[in-house]
Amino acid sequence: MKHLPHKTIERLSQYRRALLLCLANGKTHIFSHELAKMQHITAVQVRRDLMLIGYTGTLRKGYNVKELIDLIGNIIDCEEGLNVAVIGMGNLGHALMNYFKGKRTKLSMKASFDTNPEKAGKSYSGIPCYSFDKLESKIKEENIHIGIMTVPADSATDVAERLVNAGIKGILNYTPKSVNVPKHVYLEEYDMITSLEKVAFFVKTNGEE
Amino acid sequence: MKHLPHKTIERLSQYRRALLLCLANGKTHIFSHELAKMQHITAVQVRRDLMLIGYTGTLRKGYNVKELIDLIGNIIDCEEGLNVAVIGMGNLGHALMNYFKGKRTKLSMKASFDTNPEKAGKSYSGIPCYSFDKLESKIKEENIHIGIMTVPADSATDVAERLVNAGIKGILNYTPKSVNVPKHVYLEEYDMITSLEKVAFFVKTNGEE
DNA sequence: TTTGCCCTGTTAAAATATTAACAAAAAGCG
DNA sequence: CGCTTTTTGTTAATATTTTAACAGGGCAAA
Repeated sequence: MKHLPHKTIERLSQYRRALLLCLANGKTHIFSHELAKMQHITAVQVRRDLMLIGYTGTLRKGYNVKELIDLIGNIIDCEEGLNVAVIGMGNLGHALMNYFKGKRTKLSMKASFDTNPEKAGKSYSGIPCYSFDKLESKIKEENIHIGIMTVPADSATDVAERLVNAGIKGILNYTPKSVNVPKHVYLEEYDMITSLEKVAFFVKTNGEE
Repeated sequence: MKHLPHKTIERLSQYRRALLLCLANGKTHIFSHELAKMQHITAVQVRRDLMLIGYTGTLRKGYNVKELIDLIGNIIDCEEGLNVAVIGMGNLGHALMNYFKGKRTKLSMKASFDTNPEKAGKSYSGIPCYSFDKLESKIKEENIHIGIMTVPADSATDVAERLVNAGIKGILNYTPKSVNVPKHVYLEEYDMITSLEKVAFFVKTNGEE
């Protein structure tokens, strides 16, 4: 396997989540069209994605749920695990902390950071929150690979730079401000306002046509 | 103009945000490469997007900031405005409320909903929060077009169905559970866990190659 | 004026992503 | 057994998105 498309990676993550649900329900096998229906995609796309990762199901019974979960894990998880921190413990930071709590085994939340001295020093969802002063030192100390930015837009550029300098490997930026990182740092950005405006646009045009 | 690509719409929203900043800084004209650098894209892409919406800049001075803002507004905004509600006032719901507060003129937040009786009845960021009982009635009463779902995954299916039945036109689903809606309702889904796992994957593979 | 540079707008090509099409294999059934 | 149904795996076709290529216009400096 050489080069998985971005979109396939995203779907693999979602397949796994769906499969884990199936497993919990005692389902041992699943067909491509079942998996497809749980997402918003076609059976062909499921089969194609699985082809790309080299998994092959049994012809009449579909895919083995357990096996597939493990294989997807091999593909997208990092064997040694990766450590994550949330920078900015506003509402969004909290939300992410909660979502995250004890879900993944291969990604572990290690720290959070906030400028507010009332927050720094406390723990949220069992994860310690540090002051911004400690950003660089804790990232190195705790060997944090991925930073999730949920700070105000004003400080986005600054925080990104500090993360990069501290040796972070990946950034997930939820700030509406786009940041620049060197090539060896993977950057993913998502902007809620843009999504909302997109929905608005298509609501508008749906009504027109 | 016939059929703008999804990606172009997203970028238009971001161009506008960048342009508004420029305007606030007193900048009257901007080059495609400047606008490009603010996002993570190339100047060609900017020019192509603007070509698609039929805007044409002045040759040596670039694009007129004010004009472009207005034109983008004409494209993506709905003249009469659209009303929005947040369903589920957990941390994520709050975060969205705050982000949103007084930003857009053509999208107005009208209501929020929560099952928790302590939350229902209060106001957040100046927007009233209603109990889930009122979901259908308030959506009709306040003429709400777009619903942002920030409820727990368990109730996603149910909430989506109720929104659709109440006559909503667009849904932005932040639940990790994918929902089904009829074709006349525009659906946009975003899953934070998937994004995080995607970052993890590319951090892993960056290290490998 | 003329040369060179730096823009834009647009068409063409390349890269990505999705959808269609279909052979082949297993199972059930008459 | 042969026929039908169902489902996979894969290749081919289509659609979408990005990137490259380049003509042409205006400004500035020589």
